[in-house]
Amino acid sequence: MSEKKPTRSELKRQAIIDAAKQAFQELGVQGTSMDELAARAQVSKRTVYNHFASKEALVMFLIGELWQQATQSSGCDYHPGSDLHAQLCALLELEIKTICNPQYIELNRMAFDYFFHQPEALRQEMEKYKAHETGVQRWIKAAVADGRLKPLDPEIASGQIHNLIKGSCFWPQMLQLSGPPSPTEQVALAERTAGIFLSHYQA
Amino acid sequence: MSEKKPTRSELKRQAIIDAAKQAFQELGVQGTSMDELAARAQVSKRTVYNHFASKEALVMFLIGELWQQATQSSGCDYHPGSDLHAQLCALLELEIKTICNPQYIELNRMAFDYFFHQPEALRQEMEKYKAHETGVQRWIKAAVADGRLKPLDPEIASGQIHNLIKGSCFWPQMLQLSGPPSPTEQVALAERTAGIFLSHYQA
DNA sequence: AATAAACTGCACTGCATAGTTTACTTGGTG
DNA sequence: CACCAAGTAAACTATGCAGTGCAGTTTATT
Repeated sequence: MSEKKPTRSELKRQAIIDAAKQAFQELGVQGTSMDELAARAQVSKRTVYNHFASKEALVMFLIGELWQQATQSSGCDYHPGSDLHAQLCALLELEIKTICNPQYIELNRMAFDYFFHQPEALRQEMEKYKAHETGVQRWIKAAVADGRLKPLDPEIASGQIHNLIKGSCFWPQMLQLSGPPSPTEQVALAERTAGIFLSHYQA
Repeated sequence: MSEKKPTRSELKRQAIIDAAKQAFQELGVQGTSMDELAARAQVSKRTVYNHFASKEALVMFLIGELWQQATQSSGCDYHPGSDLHAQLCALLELEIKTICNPQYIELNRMAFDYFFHQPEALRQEMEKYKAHETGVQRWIKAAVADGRLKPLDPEIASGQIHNLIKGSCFWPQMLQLSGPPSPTEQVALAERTAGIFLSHYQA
């Protein structure tokens, strides 16, 4: 019902986008020529340029998609009645699962690659992003307000949690030093992160 | 006395190395042409190639220097008598100071840049490096053996510490999202890292 | 001064890539 | 069916870079 007719043009466009994601992730942005890209998309190079004015425009489009997708992740809300540890674990497992989605890693690698030598542009993008790193933060604030965590700086505290998680499963994947952790490992990571956090901050 | 006569050749070589460090860090490895490099070193391009067989050889040489330098950092030893928190803080401050050395960051950025699309080569280099991430680890093992920390997996525990530290002051610098933290901030980071760690693990 | 080793400048090869032009084909809609 | 927006292939421009060859110059050593 909702999906009626992808135009021929739209099909081509999507093919370009898919091929770009795949190629950029596999060979890097620099390492992928527009000829290679067109070949992968099974599309004439001219068609690529009909859809995207330049390689840079393509990259920026993909990165835009990434941010958008990344910022619509929902978290669980704080629940006054139930066990803190269990709640936090559930929340962290969600965040970990998001991070471990191969798509997420691949696009982040691409963005990373692109922005590594453009710190100014990166900083600007991060501004937009900043508003939304708040899943864990909201939970922490709520728990503090409820008197079940010691008074703390929510920015720092949620930063600590994110550092613990990212150090274990984001950066290693980013550098392709390891693949995504198994569900078991994901749970273990959530458990020990919640553990160390609550040891310090629980009221 | 110890330094007598740097040959003309050695002077040139050093100029090349210095220029390479600077240029690679400023423009990226890819972004630096051998012509640009030679110009910066005030040396003929031919001379560059007389000292280094290829661009890649130059990069690998610089990275080798980096690992070497990074792995000769010493830590403080565990001291049975004195306060755990104070000891750990001192140790962490040292690590933080090492990480915040601009030279260290710059070379890491270069290595990063180079290895980002060579995960296999990176894994190999990491093998060598692995043996030496042990400053904190040794301390933890000693403290556990002394019965002043709960039983724990030293690998995981030291990993947690490093993740907390790196997340705050390594990665942001790596991405040039922030400059090196002030000494005050460095101390604060060491304090709160030691704090959260000991809350969980102190016997 | 003679000699060898290192440095220099510069032209040149070879290759890869971003982006454009052109002349031609195709597929869907009225 | 006739039309046209969109796609296509391939050649083409323009640029940039790694690495080489070579003829001549500088430096240090004997």
